[in-house]
Amino acid sequence: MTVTQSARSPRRRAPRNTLNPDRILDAAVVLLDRDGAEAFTMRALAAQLGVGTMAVYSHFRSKEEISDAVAQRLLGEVELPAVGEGDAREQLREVCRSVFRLFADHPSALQLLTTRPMRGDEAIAVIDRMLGLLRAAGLDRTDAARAHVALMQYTVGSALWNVRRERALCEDGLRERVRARLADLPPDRYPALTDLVPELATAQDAGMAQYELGLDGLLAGLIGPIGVSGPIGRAGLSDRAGRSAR
Amino acid sequence: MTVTQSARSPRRRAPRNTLNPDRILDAAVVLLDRDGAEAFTMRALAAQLGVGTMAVYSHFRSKEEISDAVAQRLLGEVELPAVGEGDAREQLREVCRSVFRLFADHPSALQLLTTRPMRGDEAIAVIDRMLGLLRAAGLDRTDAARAHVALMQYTVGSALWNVRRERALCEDGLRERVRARLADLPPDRYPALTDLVPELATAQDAGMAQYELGLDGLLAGLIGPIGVSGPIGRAGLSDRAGRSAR
DNA sequence: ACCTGAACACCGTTCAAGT
DNA sequence: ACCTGAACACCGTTCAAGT
Repeated sequence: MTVTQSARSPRRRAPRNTLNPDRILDAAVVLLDRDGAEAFTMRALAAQLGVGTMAVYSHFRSKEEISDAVAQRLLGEVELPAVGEGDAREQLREVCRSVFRLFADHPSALQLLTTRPMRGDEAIAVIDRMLGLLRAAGLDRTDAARAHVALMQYTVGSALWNVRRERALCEDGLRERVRARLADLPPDRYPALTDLVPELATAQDAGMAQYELGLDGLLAGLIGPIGVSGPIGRAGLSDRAGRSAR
Repeated sequence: MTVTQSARSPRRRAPRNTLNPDRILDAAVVLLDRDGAEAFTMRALAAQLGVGTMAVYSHFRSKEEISDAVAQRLLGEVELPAVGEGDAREQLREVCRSVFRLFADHPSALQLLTTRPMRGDEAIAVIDRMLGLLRAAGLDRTDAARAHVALMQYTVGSALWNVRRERALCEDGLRERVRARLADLPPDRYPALTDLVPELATAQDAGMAQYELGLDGLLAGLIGPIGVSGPIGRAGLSDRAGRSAR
């Protein structure tokens, strides 16, 4: 008599059609959010689904294809404000904050979105909205494109910074070791840094508030100071166009 | 008679002391710059050095330790301008550009530097210089710390964006596929994007020029418009402090 | 002390086979 | 059509052994 199911693997053969792309993506998001990108393994994914490792390959051709699908789903969750609600600048801030929030809620999205360029209709919708708002704020075609790229770069960088910092700090006593290291720095060699250690820590821990601070700075520099809108008040891109081109 | 050295592995036993930490780091940088982070493998590193895989472990405890050492070495290459040469704003731009250039020259540094928080004296020196320049530009302690974090976040994000894009585009005909995809977009659904496709491509390909554009915008927003320096002309952080705190 | 190969526990993926 | 385990070519690292 053969042992068909050993005591070490209590899972029986899964019935047909237990798996589908949506269920797989659900499990992938859970795995990524809970355990991080490095724990996102085909074997772990299958185990999470209560299924043999190779079952997933009936629905996706490769791990990369799953990653792309996860990224698209997460991008679809970015909330776009209703059209024509509030002024362009405020709506722009809202879209940027939504993108930042996406990364804060799903740290793995950053890895997925930065590894490959944005694909899929969801990304397209976000980009189109941002460009439209920049045009509405008074920027010409060239300046709008440049401002959009700058805003996306800052948003990605800020989110990445926060995620990495959070991940690193929840390691064993790293926070305390960094504190000790900074406290021991010679003030004569590093006068500015030693003077600003607590302020730096506060800024680094501010998360969304710090993001908004840089965002407001960037918007002020790119489309002009607050309260001044339209082409007249622009102290932004075009003033320095010649300088950058040179 | 035993075959001590098969034809398939022509490498003979390496003489003692052929290896040292510096030679290992040299090889690691070559490997990372030429073939990318995913090709940075202990086995590939050893092969590059003409040595058995485990020989490297006599000089570094783990792959992670090598990564940290590489990051420190690369950070040491960031050129800091001589003290008191030009005004604070211009020096600040120079430091930021140096950091950006480091990432452009050594794409793998981004992975290494973003994975773990900056360690080592080289990073400390860069941070101290930036903070000092922000103080010299007239920012108070809190604003200087916030501005520094915003600048670093933008710099990392911009560099990452460029590196990812470059890596992705050198894939098989991806550039052409993206172009086709954008050309086929319905203008009534995505009016702003379809109108700005060429401008977006130009901005994305601008590299350092695009970085400087956002950098100037950010600096203008954080420490005030060009030509206005000192506390009087500040249209920067403090004006919106109350707004962000709320 | 420094370098070696074999081996271990992983990984993504191919393949032939079950139902 | 959908799910399975065995197997392959990788990976970082441990270990006992050579010199």
